[in-house]
Amino acid sequence: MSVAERRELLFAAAVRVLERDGLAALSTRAIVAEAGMSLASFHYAYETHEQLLVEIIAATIDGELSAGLAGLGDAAARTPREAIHGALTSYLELVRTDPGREQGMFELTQHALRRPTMTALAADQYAKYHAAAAELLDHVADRFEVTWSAPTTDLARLVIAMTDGLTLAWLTSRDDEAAARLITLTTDALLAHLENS
Amino acid sequence: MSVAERRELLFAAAVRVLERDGLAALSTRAIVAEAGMSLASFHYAYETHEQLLVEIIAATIDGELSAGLAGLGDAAARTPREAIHGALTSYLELVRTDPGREQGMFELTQHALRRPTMTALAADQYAKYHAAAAELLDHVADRFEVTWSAPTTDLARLVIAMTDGLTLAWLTSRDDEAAARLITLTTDALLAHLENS
DNA sequence: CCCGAAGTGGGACGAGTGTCCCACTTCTGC
DNA sequence: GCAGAAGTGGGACACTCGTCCCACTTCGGG
Repeated sequence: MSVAERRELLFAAAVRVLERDGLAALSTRAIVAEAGMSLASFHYAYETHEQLLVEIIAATIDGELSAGLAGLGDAAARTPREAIHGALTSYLELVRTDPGREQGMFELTQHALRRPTMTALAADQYAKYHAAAAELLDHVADRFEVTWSAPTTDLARLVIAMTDGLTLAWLTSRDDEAAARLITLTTDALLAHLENS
Repeated sequence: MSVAERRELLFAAAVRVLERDGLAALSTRAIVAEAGMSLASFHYAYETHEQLLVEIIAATIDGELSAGLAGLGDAAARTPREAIHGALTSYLELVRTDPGREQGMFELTQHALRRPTMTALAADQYAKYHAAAAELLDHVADRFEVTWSAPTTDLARLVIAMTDGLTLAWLTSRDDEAAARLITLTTDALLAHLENS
């Protein structure tokens, strides 16, 4: 088994443990147990436990939220309202499907914010979130031939703040209806800054 | 020294450690070191380490966000916009003043969400947040003789989601100007649901 | 064939964790 | 004044943690 393959297996196992049991339970031993390896094999693939954490943070930035938001957002939408409402709803569905995933993201962010060596990672993470959201907004404007009356970089921050708040609200209450109403309110807030061009 | 007094000292010490070093560093030894006590004294006052955590979560619900939001919100505001914008700004100021506090709240919430015995606490925490925000909104409506065109319980969830998102955004970027613009966008979103009565 | 390098596993080390026990001091009530 | 309770501190227990070392197997090239 090559080192690269071993890293991949450990990485996948670590993500599973993180989503299932949380960051506090993401010990080296838990990871190798999940991957079915011996303890020493870990340090053969990764120099350090923290190195794996860094890699997880950096990697999950790319696929995670951008896929969740942009994925179903533009499929069959006929109006900007449908597009935005659909994107937020599909994101909520992603949270509902496996809450541990988003919870793990939060834990990773909190963890990174506490260690000086990793705070830059958290900043990068959110910068990419904002970029992905801005891209989605620009895409909506292009598709429906409308323009945003506020900078999309600012509106993107609003979107990310709302998805974070929405996630936290749902995780703590598990109230689907309230989350749906929150999505509608958020859609209203965004559409208020949309004008025909 | 009475047991009650000792509990109070340990409680205060634990909060300081939590805000300064994070939940991961909030060990029994760190707490008693901060309080200048011996290790055994802890278990004389608290039966268990987790019991202290529960108490911290339950207690910080009351004073924390309600004070931050309602505190300066209605002081010298002459319009609903000023009231809401001022309340959100004063909340951001609270986050900026000591970020560790809000970060600790997030960590406690995440922690509580992961253990089945404490998830109810997290739910309570956010229920009270929502209640406090709804109260603030009702207060604004009363004071300026206006009415909200959406249920304040729903709008309250929007407020809490936005404060959470705002906090996370500022913690990860430390961008004061972007946070200010985010507050303005949030204020717009709320005022859109305000009508003269 | 066989030697050396790469890969792999078990075990151990030192540090840190929550909890507990047992001496010791301090103070109250009779 | 003194017995007994309450309060207090040091040390130890059992455990988990990340990391590392050292035998052991596996395998490819001379």
